[in-house]
Amino acid sequence: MPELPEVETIVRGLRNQLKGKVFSAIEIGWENSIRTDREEITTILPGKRIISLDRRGKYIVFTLQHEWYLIIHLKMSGRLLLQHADDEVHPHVRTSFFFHDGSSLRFQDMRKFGRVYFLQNSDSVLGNLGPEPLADSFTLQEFQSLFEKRTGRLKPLLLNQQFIAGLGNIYADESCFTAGLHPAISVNMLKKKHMKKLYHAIRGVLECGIMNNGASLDEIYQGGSFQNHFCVYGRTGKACTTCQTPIERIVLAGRSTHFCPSCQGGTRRH
DNA sequence: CTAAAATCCTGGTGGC
DNA sequence: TGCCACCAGGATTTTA
Repeated sequence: MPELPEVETIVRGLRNQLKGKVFSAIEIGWENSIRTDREEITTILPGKRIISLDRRGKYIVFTLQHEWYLIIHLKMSGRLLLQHADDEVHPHVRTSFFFHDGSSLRFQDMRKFGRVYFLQNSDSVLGNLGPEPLADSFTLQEFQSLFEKRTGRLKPLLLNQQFIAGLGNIYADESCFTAGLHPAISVNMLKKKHMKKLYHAIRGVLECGIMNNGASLDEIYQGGSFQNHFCVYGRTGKACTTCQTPIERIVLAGRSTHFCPSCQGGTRRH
């Protein structure tokens, strides 16, 4: 569930607190959460200092000394909690990182989908990601060029992290609504003007998400308020905020997809 | 090639 | 009240 705005909010909250900390140990509670060599992370991570903390797509990237990286993907139910080493440990904690100053970073993940990587070649995890939609360097022209030789329907493409990084089910639906485009439209039917609307929709929706500290749908991620600004996501049967038509729900790429059949008729036939 | 479906997971929910 | 099928979904893998 954490998508770009939620991950960005999490990183902003942790960055200053974690910067400069030096790892002392790691405790692995769920083996599968570690997706790189177990021997390396347990022996090489201790002693490494955190240089910086950043976000790439939905990944949290710790840049460490000597060109090592600790990369975490929260997937659906992951959380990162900064505690004291002797604080009570929640049963869903899958991995604990300890620091020399007595603090501890807990990776809590009920669903066990989350992943931890410790490696030097960060491209092996991040290399195939599409562009960052909010980067200053990400221009409309670049966005439009992404559609070259692309086929298929719009929403599955927006969810494809190799196409563009950071969109998940919520922000993909909201972006389609804001752009006035049907989520099932074939992308080869999109004209430049549609891509332009979509470009501004994606950036606007993500910016709005970050301004609201992300969306809090359940106890997994708290503190955000973007859920109060949803136009279509999770609003099946409710009145469209623009035209009062009931929001419809269909399944695309195995995902719940919400849209207004009246407002999102842009380039019909799908 | 695309695209759909299965996979990994747990907890909450709705039906009976 | 208890049981169970089913749903949620990010990214990868398998199957059609």
